[in-house]
Amino acid sequence: MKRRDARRKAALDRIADHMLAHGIGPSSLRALADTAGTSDRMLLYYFTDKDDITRSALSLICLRIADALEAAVPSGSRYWAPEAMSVLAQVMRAPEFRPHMRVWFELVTLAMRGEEPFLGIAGQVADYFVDWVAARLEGDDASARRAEAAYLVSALDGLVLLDCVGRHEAADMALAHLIETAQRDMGGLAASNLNPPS
Amino acid sequence: MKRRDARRKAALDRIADHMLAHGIGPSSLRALADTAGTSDRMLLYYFTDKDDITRSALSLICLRIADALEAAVPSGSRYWAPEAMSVLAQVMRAPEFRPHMRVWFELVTLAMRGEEPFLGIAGQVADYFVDWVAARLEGDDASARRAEAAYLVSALDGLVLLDCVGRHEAADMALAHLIETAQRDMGGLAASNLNPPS
DNA sequence: TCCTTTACGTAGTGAGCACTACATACCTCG
DNA sequence: CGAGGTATGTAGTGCTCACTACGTAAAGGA
Repeated sequence: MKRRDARRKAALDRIADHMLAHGIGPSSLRALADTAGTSDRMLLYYFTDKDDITRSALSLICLRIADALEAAVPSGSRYWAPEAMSVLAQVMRAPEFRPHMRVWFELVTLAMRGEEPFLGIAGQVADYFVDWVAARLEGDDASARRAEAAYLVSALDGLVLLDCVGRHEAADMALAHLIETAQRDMGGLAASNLNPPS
Repeated sequence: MKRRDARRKAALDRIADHMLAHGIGPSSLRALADTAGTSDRMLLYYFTDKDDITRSALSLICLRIADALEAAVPSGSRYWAPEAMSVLAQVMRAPEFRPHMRVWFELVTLAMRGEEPFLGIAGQVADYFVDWVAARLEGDDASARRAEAAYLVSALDGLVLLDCVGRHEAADMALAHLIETAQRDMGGLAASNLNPPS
């Protein structure tokens, strides 16, 4: 029971890599087995069925995303909205983060069909991300922070979506406009320390 | 050459319906033929191959989306940003519009893989939509309108994404926050008439 | 009427899919 | 050493997929 678990874990790691590189849908058992260095036969020995594999790989990927975000924006830091938007956009629009965003969007389209487990997972991820952003915003009113976080999350998703279809210029314009608007919204309050466009 | 074209067109209409209802990916030739009232054999007689079918259905769906948007927000009307956001969100978040948004998101995830024709189509759709919104905004500066439009489009996409994963409450909060922010941003200028077009 | 083009049905093809039956190697413990 | 569970290879199963070979009916112009 030990050797099996170890191999299962190792396989899952490679499987997550493969899904990040090629997507959830196009990942057949055979293709996953190849990159994991085993056979489809063995994958179905380590996991109960393909759904188990998908579910497991997806949660591993979610953990990786959470880690990447945590590393980029540790939980201690507090930002006011325009700053947060700038920092998060920089992280999430980075080329090396693109595979994660692609899996996120694919997960969303699978969830839209209403099929489990995708709908459940996608909802949890969205909740997690909103809370995660809210925890990093300034302000005492928790519900106001949550509203602002929901706003930032949806704007970020839309931004990355534009990037994903090759409209980087439009995404740039949208981001600049958003930051500018948010800055003006905060009154003249501390409109100084923002590295990107002033 | 006439009968064939007529049948092709009729089939395409039903095919678009099927794709809106069930998605692009899960639409096999057989399933499409069933809802079109023919056989897969005949679909490949009307069209050159499945890619031709997908491409054709997708452009028909895009036309339908354009029509629906045009009907909801005719080209004569001009809005200032918070108004526009409110109106567009109401249209695009409506349950009857959901199938169209699902196809849009699926198109985006297909485009993310970099495969044609999806990447090209998705880019065109994004461009079209940004221009469409820009043409309906107030203001003389065309490039400022485009920037604002790109911002609104990305925010709208993110909003609908939250809806699609079942987070309607978060989407509501995000929308409310966005409108409030945008209103405050415009100064006190005409912060009164939000519902109707000016 | 005959003949060519167009339209359509039947019945496949080979490939890929998730998944399995079965035999055998291997490793561990008594 | 030998028995019994654990691990793995081989070779399938039945299914769906996009697509096709081939034959024939219908349509339409001469």
